[in-house]
Amino acid sequence: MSSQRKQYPFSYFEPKWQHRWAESQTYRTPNPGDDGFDASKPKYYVLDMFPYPSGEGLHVGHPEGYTATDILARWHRMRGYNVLHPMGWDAFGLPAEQYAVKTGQHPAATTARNVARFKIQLERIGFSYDWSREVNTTDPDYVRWTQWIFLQIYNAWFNPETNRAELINTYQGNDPDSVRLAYVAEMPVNWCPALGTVLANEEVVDGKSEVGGFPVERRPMRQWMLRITAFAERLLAGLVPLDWPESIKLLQKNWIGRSEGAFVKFAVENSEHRIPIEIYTTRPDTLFGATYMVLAPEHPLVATITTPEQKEAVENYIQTIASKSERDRQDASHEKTGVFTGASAINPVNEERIPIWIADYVLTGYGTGAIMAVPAHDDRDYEFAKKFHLPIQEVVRPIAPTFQEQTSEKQVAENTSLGGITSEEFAPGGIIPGGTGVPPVIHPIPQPSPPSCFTGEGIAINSGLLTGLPTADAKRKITTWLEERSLGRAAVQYKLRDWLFSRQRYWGEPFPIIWENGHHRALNASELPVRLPELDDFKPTGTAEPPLAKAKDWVHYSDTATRELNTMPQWAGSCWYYLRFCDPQNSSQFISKETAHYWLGDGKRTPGGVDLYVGGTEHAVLHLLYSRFWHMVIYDLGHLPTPEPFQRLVNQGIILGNDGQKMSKSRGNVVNPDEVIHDYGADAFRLYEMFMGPLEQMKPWSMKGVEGVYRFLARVWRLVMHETPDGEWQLIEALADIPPTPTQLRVLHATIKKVTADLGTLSFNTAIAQMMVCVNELTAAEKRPIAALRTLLILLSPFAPHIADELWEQLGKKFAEFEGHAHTQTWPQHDESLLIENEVEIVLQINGKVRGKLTVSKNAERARIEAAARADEKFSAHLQGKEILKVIVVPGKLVNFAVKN
RNA sequence: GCCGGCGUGGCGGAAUGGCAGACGCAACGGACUUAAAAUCCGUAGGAGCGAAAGCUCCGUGGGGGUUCGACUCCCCCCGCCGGCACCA
Repeated sequence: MSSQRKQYPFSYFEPKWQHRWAESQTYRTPNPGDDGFDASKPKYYVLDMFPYPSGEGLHVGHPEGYTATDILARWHRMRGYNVLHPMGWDAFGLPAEQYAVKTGQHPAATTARNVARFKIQLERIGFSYDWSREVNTTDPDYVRWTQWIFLQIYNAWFNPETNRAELINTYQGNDPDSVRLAYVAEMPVNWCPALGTVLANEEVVDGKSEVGGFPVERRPMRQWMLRITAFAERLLAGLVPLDWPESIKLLQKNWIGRSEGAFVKFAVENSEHRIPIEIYTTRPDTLFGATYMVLAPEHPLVATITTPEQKEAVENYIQTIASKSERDRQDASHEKTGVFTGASAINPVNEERIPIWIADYVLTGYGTGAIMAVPAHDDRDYEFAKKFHLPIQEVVRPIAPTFQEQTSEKQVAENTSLGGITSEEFAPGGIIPGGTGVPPVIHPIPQPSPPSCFTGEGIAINSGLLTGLPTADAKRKITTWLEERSLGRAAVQYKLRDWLFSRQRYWGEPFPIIWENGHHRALNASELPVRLPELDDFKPTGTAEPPLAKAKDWVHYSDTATRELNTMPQWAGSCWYYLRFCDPQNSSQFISKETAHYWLGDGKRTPGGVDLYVGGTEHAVLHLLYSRFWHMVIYDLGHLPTPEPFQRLVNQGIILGNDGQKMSKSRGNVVNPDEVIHDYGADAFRLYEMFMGPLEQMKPWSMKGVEGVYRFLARVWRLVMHETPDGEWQLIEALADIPPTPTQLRVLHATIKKVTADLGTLSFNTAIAQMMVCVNELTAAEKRPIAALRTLLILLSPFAPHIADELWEQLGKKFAEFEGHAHTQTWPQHDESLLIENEVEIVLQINGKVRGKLTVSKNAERARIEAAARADEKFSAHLQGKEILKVIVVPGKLVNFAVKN
């Protein structure tokens, strides 16, 4: 292809326009108060997820979302909006540091090189970014504010009474460090010996490091944590009014993992004294079915309660668990393991003695690290009970028999035998009524194993005071009962954990924190930014000491104080970059009140500040959740006008290789944008990215497809230009300042209508298809009405801005209608009256099958349409001898005769 | 295992419950050309009948249902992709 003659001179005019746009600062967006700012226009903030500038350069996946947002940015400018459309670099990160370890090259140097390359690549695509707002997370002027925001978090606490972050000095307790939103804790972390660093949970995949695939082990370490869990409820509730895909909201919701239940105290029966063990359950209604208890192996009371006889077995078990990798432990498919501690607990609702086990299926980090086991109504407990022959006590019956139970005699029989309880036992009798002291029926081992356990909701049975109550009522009643006796209380739990915020790395933001006499202390804002020290060796220390420990002078803050050695994770910089874009050069604030208020809005109409945020699903949970959390804290502290960062979110789909496989170097199916642009031009590249299919869908790349849209653009070019024998491009003779034909007008206005509507729904592929229809129509015409071409070029301009501006300029040489540029024109509006056809073709159906067609006047009435259908000879032949049951007439569409066969 | 998403020609994909396959790719036929490429015009879901105009049947992963009418709505099943993975 590259050797082939070009169908239109894109390699001449695309760079030409890119230079012109850059020189005239066409896409610079003034802020409120700046010269050229028009306060009367509405604002539109359209944002891309900024890239990590890797050494690989751009691949065709990046520009997919970028092209979509660029089209929308350009479209909104043409519709009279002030558009904020910036780009920057998420430039801290592990790859640059690993490269530095290998080559000794400073990460700042490689990062700068990669950024330069990425920028050139983006510029070649003709994106309309306001480059005067470019930010780089590694820039000290940016780091200053990342550190400043960290200090806001550090100097804040979550006040449960106001349900918001407040300054730490409003805290009345005597140990403020215990409630700060940034705190230090000894945490079991993912220590990766090969990388010499800890990793966040999300950086560990299948027990190995996401980067490099090295083994990861658990090890306790002193870490900075951010108290994101305090905001769990608001992070959950805040999702509701956001215009995000429901699937993404669900992912976040599940990640936060809210559950309602109760804490319940069980007393341990011990020769010495009674120690209460607190458990968490979401099903307090099944308390009467608790036949044993399980503690996590790491539970602090394990050593205390274990009997001398069981000591050895318990210790061996704990040893085995400790030596297991996190991966093996987390693997839910492995068989349940555990040992008996020898101790027993008393079930508070029925005074029943139940054994206490330890098992690794109970996790330390959730709830209280201890559970009551109800094998009849919990899959895990059921599996465990079967394996260790523990009793199973049914306490909930399904309300309605299932379909299978209704139809299968066998199932009914089996169900009745479940727990050996018949329907008569619903009435008090064999079961403990509340407080009567009658012992519960716990079946001895061995017993016939129930066929399965029932985890749904139903009616309580065998449950004393709860018997006969539906699950929801039973939960309420037993919780009240427990609360009255101080045996338990209602509680809400979340799966969400606090955010492990420190990394033992070089290439990240240093903490603005020093240590003095064993206490941490914040630096003053005036001391920011804390810059990274120079190092000539970036290798991990090999111990848990971060690389910054090597910079002895830097570490020494004063004779009594040393600097924090950890750095922040990569998420830190990307948590707030969308804010800095509003006011990137502000040296006294991270964002001014005025710019924040303008670009983010007042938070009243919509909670989110950014109007549209486009990026990959891989950030569905962490980046978006962390950003929301930071935003919330800064908002609470009064620095931001909106409670949420991103109002509308769209995920672009992954672009696969030609072979339908994920693009990767090893498969050799990676497409380089530079080559595509060299061969077909930036406009064709942009157009193909959008024409492939729906933005959100995964789809394979096809060079043939690129050629298709390239040919389309060449057809547009030839609507206006032709090549002379000596290779010059000239305006064609057929251009004429004449009114378009009615058909042309109809197609043109249908195109205005469809392109406009499709841009609103981000259906770029169908918008382009409609423009193709329009071009096909105009190509067929002998005379080319310039009014039609004018509109077409305006519509095309957001998609293919170079060719639109070039043809506009060419036409402007001859026709006065082409003033200025295509991209500065006002977006056209369609005229609905031009779309209406006087004659419409309607379909004649029999029982829904097409049996004929008929052309009628557009406003023909039902009766006339039906009569016309009956009068149609060919069609009515099909009706011969049939009994007509019903006639459906949809005016302008069809007539359907329902007949009896 | 649980939760989401998706299954439409040879391919990418279109279709407020109303003519399935818009638009593009690949293919085929024609025009232009010494020839090819490019371009332009045209054909085209599959099977069958017909000399032809045309006609019939089958078709949106599979099976049922609702409806005059289902790619579209409901139920069950299968396959692929993504997320979570013992969260009590």
